[in-house]
Amino acid sequence: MKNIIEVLKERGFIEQTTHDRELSNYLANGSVTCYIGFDPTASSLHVGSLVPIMSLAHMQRHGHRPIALVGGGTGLVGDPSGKTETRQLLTSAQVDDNVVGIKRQLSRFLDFSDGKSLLLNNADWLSNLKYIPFLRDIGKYFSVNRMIKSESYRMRLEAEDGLNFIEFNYMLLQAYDYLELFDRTGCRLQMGGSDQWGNIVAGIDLIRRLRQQSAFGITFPLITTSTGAKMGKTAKGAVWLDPDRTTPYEYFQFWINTDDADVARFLRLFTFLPVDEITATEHLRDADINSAKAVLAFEATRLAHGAEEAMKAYQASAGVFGARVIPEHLLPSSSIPRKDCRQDDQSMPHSFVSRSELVKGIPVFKLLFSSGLTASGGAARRLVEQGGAYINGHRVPSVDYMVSDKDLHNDEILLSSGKKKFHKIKCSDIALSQSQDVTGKE
RNA sequence: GGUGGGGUUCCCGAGUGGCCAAAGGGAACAGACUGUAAAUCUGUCGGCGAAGCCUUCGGAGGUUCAAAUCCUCCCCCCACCA
Repeated sequence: MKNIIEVLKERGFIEQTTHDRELSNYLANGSVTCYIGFDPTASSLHVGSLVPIMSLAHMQRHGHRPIALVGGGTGLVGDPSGKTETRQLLTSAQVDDNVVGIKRQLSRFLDFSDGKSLLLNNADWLSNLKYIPFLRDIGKYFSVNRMIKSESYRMRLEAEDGLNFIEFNYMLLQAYDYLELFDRTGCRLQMGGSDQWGNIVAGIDLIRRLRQQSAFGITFPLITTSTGAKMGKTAKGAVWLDPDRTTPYEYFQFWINTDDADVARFLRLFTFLPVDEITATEHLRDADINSAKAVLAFEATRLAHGAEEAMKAYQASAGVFGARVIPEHLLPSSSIPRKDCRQDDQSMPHSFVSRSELVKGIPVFKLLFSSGLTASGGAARRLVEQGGAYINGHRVPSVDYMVSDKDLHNDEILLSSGKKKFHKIKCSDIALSQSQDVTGKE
């Protein structure tokens, strides 16, 4: 089997490693244990965490044992690395809730059965730490002179907000985590975002000093889009892995809207498709590249939400944007449907309106607002005035337009804002209040 | 603890009594062009069934015909000093 380091390299996961040669040898000689820390700042991970998650999954696929370390202890402190502002401190109850959600999501990517990968919580050892012994045993190895010169702290030291002591301490805690995992599990490889370099190296040093053993580190590049924006943010904020926060349909849409220039890179990072198949898509131009985007979206959605949801999202998208035949030779390892491009709208955002209400007529701008397509009635008015509102594909002529049962097609009305955002109004004979009927939206 | 500087609409940031729902930029949304791409150009960008009215400038009071702007108290941040 190929050395995992080569795999990660060719897929674009590696920014920097400690002692390349030794690391490569270490990984070539049997199964190793490696870890990445995840911040429990929310009950869900988002696409920004996908690079670490995928790297752990690759590790596991290559016979190594990944540890996802949830920072139940450090989450109470807050990592200042690479941040310009102090993070809000969480309560331990919040952290505990978040840990549960995170584990559920990681389980989609990692096999936790039979100890094939581990999910640990550093609260297990950090919350019982005694301050004085910690200072004596660990603190003495840290040079403040060195710490304040490090990149990870410099930004904050220069920033207006400054750095408080609890944050300054963070590096020691993370180094201690690494030491603890080394002792408990024999873990000798820590990976993380490029902002983690300082923390990782601190842990490696600590292990060397206290255990006279070498340990390794790998950092990932910060993934930005070709336009330079941080990847994974949309107007609504982060793109979440939790289907209740970002529906599979929205998730699929997020991926299919990838910039041309990013498609191959993202396929390497965010799918398990073979690299040579991905390389073969790089010559695609113009509309042809959209097939590759569809595969990217399908595969990414499948990983995060399962094959069934991916299929529904794909079919719903095909329904409104038009079906596209994905050529057999394009990324053949993908399980995306090729010929049978059935269209189905099950996962499209939709809501119900009672027939009687519809017969009376509902002003468009109200419907646009209640469906969630616009943020307010005023925004809906502007949208209509600017010609951006459509009913069943036809531009809405005026703000006063009354939507009624005449607009029904097969008991449905397709509303859209612009050419990309859709919402289906379904007719129900049971009277439902407008406020409780909006589904598929936050 | 002392002194000084700050907290403005999603973000940055102007505004120091009426012309302020608040400049400028970014983000975002829509239109045109397209390929569900990028770039570009144009318009929009607090709420309200749109008339006028209501809410917003860290919080609470006050002065005034009128307050983001002046006064009082409080909260938070920063810098220097201790």
